[in-house]
Parts: sequence; C-alpha cells; structure tokens
Amino acid sequence: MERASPPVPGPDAFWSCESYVVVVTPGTPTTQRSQAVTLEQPTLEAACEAIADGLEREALVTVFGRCTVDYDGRASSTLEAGDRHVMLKPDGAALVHTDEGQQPVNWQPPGCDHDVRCDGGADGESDPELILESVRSTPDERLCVRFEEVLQVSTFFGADENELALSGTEEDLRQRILDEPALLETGFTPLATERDTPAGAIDIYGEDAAGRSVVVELKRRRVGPDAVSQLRRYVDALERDLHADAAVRGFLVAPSVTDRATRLLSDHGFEFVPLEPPAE
Amino acid sequence: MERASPPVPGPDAFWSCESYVVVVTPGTPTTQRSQAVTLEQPTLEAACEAIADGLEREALVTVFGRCTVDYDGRASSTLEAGDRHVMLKPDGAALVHTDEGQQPVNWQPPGCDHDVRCDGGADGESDPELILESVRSTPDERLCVRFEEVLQVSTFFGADENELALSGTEEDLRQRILDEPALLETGFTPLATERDTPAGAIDIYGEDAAGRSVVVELKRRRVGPDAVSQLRRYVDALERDLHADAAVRGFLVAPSVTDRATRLLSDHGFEFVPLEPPAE
DNA sequence: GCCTAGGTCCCGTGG
DNA sequence: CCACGGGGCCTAGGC
Repeated sequence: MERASPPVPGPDAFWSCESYVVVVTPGTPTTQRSQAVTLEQPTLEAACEAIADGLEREALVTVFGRCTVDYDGRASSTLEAGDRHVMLKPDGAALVHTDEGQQPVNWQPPGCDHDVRCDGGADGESDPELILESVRSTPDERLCVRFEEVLQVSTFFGADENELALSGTEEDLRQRILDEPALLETGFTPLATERDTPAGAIDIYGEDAAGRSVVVELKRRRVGPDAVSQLRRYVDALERDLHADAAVRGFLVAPSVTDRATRLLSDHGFEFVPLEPPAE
Repeated sequence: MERASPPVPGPDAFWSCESYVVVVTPGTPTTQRSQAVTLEQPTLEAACEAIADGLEREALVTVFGRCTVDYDGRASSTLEAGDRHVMLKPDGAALVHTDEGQQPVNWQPPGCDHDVRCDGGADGESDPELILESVRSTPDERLCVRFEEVLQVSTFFGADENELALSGTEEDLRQRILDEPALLETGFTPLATERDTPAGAIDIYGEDAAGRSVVVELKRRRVGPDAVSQLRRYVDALERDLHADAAVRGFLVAPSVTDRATRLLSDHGFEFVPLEPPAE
C-alpha cells in the first residue's frame, strides 16, 4: 500500500478542537470489496494523492473542506470560499453539497473525466491549493473545485447488485386503466399505448362506446395547465391525422387538477377523470 | 467528548484488506467551526451514538455501509441490500447515493425529521441493525434506511456564508432583450414583464411598431413543443382578456428550436427569434 | 447524437 | 398552504 499514514496535524492546524490520527495497519487481501478508507486533516499533497488513488481505482471519493467552485458550460457560476462536501463517482458524476438543500449547489452529470492536482504554494506567489476538475463534452462543461483546506478525504468501495423497485408511477396508473378500462368511462376500449402522432406519443389511445376516438393523457400527480396543453397537442394532431372531421375526445386522468387547469379543460371540451396510481 | 476511540476491528472483521485505527487526541476548543469527525468500521451501537450526536449538534452526517432502503409517500419504493452512501443534512434533507448517477437512488427533501436507532440482535430473534428514518408531513413521507453493517460514519461541521452566483439564466436573457428590444424586432417596445393573464404570467409583454400586442416567451435553451404550447396559452388568454378582436403576436425567444416545435409555431402563426442568454 | 416526456422531480416566488 | 414555471434540471426510451 503506497499511501502511508498521513502526517499528524502540525501546530498550524488551527481549526480543530478534536484531532484524529489515522494509523494504517497493514491488511490482508480479501475477496470482500466493501471498504471505506479515510484521511483526516491531510495535507493538500496527501489529500491529492489519496484522491488520485481513489479515482484510479474507481472508488467513490468524497472530499470535505474549504473550497471555491467555478462552473462553465450550459451556464456559468462561481461560488466563493466555504466548507462543502464533494462527491466524485466512478461513473464520472460529481456533486458539491452545502449543508442545505436536497440539490447539490454545483454538479457534473455522469460521463465526466475527473482530475485532481495540487498547485501553487511552492514559489510563494500563490496560496497552495488542491484542484478538482470534472470535464465533459457535448456539451462542453467544466467544473472546478479549489480547496485551500481539506478536512477529510474518503474513498469508498462497495458492492451494489440491486436496483430500486418503485411503484406509484405513471406506468402503474396506465396499467390500472388497461386492466379496468371502465375506470375511464363505461364502454371505453383501449386500442394502443404510446400511439404516435405528429405531436408525440399518446399515453392511451382508444374508442368510446360509440366508436369515437379517445385520447387519454395520464399524470401520476395533481395536474396544472401544462398537462392540458399536452393533451391538446395530441388531440389536435390526431384530428388532423384522421383528417376526417370525426370528433376526438380528450381525457385527462390524474389524482386531481388545479382550478386553472379545470378552466382550460372546459375551454377545450376535455374531460377529467380523478384517478390515482395504485398504492401498493 | 463522550465518543471514545472506536473499537479495533476484531478478528471477525472479514471485509477489510486495509484497516484503520482512529485515535482521538484531546483537543482544545476553538472558535473555528470547521471540523470532520470520522468513525471507521464502528459497531452498530457506536455508529448509532455518533449519528445521534451529529444530528443533535446539527452536523452534516454521512454513513456508508450495507443497507436496505424503503420509501413510502408520494410513491413507494424498496431497495435490497447493497453498499450505499447516505447523507443527512441539518435542514432535514436526506440523500442515498449508489456509486452511479447524479441523482440519489432515494431521498427526502429538506424539512424532515431525522431519527436513528439500533434494533434487534439482543434476543437473537433478528439480525441487529442500525435504522435511519427521515419523516415529513405534507405530504406524509417516510424514508427508512436499515444498515446491517456500517463501514464509516462522519460528522461534518462547516461554515458557508457565500451563495452561488449563476449567469446564463432565463432572467439574463430577459434583461438582454429589455436592454435592446430591437433584438426581438425593430420597433418592439416592452411594456411589462410577468404580466398576468388568466393563463399565467407573460415573460415579456409589449407592442410592435404598429401598436399590436406582443407576447414573448423566453427559454434559456433549445425549445420543444411544450414551450410553444405555453406561448399559445398566454396568447389565447390575452386575446380573450383584451376581448377586442385585436390580433396578438406571439414570439418565442430561445437559442434554437426542434423541428416539431417549429411546425407547431407555424401552425399557430407564431414567430421564432434565435437568441442566447449572455455568456459572461 | 437528438428528441420527447416523466420525475417521490426540487426550488423560488406569489397569492 | 397551494399554484405555477424555471432548471446547468436528470433520466429513460426511441430513433
């Protein structure tokens, strides 16, 4: 193992009221992959080495410390110095989290190349810093995180064979109607899902008891004006497609609907069916 | 400090090829808040105590280990055992990350109450586990993470006074047009932003050289059919609002537009103006 | 690669 | 509290 024990924090380590010394015990190789390796209060150089090693070995790497963040790509952003938690994933994703919010303050999607280096300090011209860069193309985007201080670096190896099982989606709602078409209206007959039109794919296409064409738009949650517009696009397109002057009925299926959307529905002569995705 | 050094991994610690001993050095209190405290390979009980302490002290807490995840709320999900990285934020947000994807596999938005406990094992009836729960109301939602094994617990304290400065937003694009209305069309005069209609707020409302009403919808990126529908809602609403039969012109301003959206624009007699948010 | 639409979307801003 | 629309949205599925 090339990374020896990190240096004990020197007398200039001003920020800590608890200090930790990490001691590496030589380990024996094993088939088990799960592992978390942590450096506390490393020097920037030690942090750099640990991060580079983690990236090389395709670990999930986290870095906590005082940093600035610059992003340039589809938009541009800057973030002045503060303490943040950075996660680099082996698939190329990068996340910068503050202590607030579900969303990262800055990020990079999967597919990026992560890079780490130490810079400055040697010549006294500039303060030393540890620089994380995540870059991708299509679109060209660059995320740059500069640490003036690193409090922790961790590398995580794990196994995760299982995938999320999710229910209560729009797909579940569709199945519910296909299983019991009368939930939409007595006499409704589904004929296709994802039926294509020049305006896009119709969630459920079918016929009513009188043989009239029916367009069904599904939403797993309460709907607003946008869902009505979407339904309108499909109904318009289908009427044009059938180019007979056959009236096409439009149904919006969702748990509930806002006032404004209700108004829009009525303006267009569409119908609303309150229905939720199955609970289970 | 009540949390003493974590136990040295016993001979049954089968999974590690590198093991770390964390030694606590008594520290001196300081005004500096930045701090990262880590337990490696703690027992479930030690992990529980450390997490509870971190939550109590409003730290950002991370836990890495083998866990299952159950979510129930707006939808429901289950995730079988695997190694994941969990982050609990002091604002009540919770994030469960696998080694893939920019998005967490499970989460809870800010505003939740986090809770941690140890369960089972004592009576031999069930395997011991560490249970993290994040609960909120409106809507009622519960996230439950059960660890059978914890490889690391960290608590982070930091200071972050600065906020993100972002440019290249729709707001920047709007300002660009307000500064130079001719970018839309010679003779265009903006009269209002966020002008309210029964269908919602118009990004920019104004008049053309001939005094005709103009509705401008802005998008910071390439637009598809949804943006055209949005413009249509506003134009329709405004025409009804003015209830004179005065024609209202609709403009879509964006860097570019898809084929289908181009077709929809022409169907509705709307105009497209290619324009990007300022780069700077 | 682009297009289209879903999402436990999150998030801010009004009402 | 709800409603509405933006977002560097991300992500999956087609083509």
